[in-house]
Amino acid sequence: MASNVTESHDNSAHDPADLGELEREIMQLVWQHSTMTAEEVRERMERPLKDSTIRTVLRRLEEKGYVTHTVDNRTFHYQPAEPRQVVAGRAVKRIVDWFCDGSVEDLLVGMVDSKVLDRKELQRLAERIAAAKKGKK
Amino acid sequence: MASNVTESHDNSAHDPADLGELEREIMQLVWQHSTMTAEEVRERMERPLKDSTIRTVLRRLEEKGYVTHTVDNRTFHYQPAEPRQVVAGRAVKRIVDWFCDGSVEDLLVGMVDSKVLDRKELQRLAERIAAAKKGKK
DNA sequence: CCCATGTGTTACATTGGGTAACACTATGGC
DNA sequence: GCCATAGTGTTACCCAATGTAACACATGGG
Repeated sequence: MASNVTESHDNSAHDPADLGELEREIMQLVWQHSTMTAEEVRERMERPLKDSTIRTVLRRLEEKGYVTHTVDNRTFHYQPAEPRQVVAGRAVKRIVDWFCDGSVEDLLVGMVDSKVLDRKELQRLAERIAAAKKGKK
Repeated sequence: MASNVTESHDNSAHDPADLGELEREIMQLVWQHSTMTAEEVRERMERPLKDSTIRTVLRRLEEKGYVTHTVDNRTFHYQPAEPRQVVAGRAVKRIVDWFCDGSVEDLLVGMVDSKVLDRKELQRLAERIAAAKKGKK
């Protein structure tokens, strides 16, 4: 079973815009499976990639603070440093800051305008979320 | 007064992640002022940049489909191809697709979790937006 | 003792974006 | 008519981030 814990690096400004295509694909896998070794990742890739490639990317992801790893019997097991939704949330915040002067309202309106989100659905979701959280509060 | 209209290029997959620092800064200005010449943009930049730099960036922004230009008396007047909120909306959609399996709900929950958005505020905004749009419908 | 498996290190080619020089053209003033 | 100005078109260069990988080193099982 797992033992050592990652010496979590600097880690600071996560930024999904930091992620390239391959890096994103790999993050998807890690998020999906909660924990993965380089080999496991490689096996699930459609494209045939050398393991050194996968390992390099995983290492970079760790440097960027997206994943963490534990060592089990000489083997690295990587796991997400944060849930996807949280990373997504921050990513959106950046967008809001850049393109909507920080106004989430502007963003939501934009999402409705660009058909990303239906206003009725927004209404429903908002209620659901508010309700769910209230119970927890 | 303005005359010719831009021979709007290919234009297809806008993607705010396409924008670098400078490109974004310039887009901000164009969005703020609705229409600007390269010179006008240059004047408002904090950093001192050569006009050829500004013009290069504006050209690239046009290639990417972010702006359009009209020619008035030999001078190019650039204007946003789309409102900021719409661009932001699409940007968010990409994030949702990448990090939330396309579930906007997951995203909103993530935003609440990562303190980007307060659930009560979400509720309020949803109502406001639904109301506003209903009138228009 | 040697192989298989896994890691550490280093490298290299692309690409995107920031930054700019230079050459060319029309236009108003003299 | 000629020139200086204000604009544009073209081309280039540098750098950082990414994708991709080779190669060398370590170690536990047979």
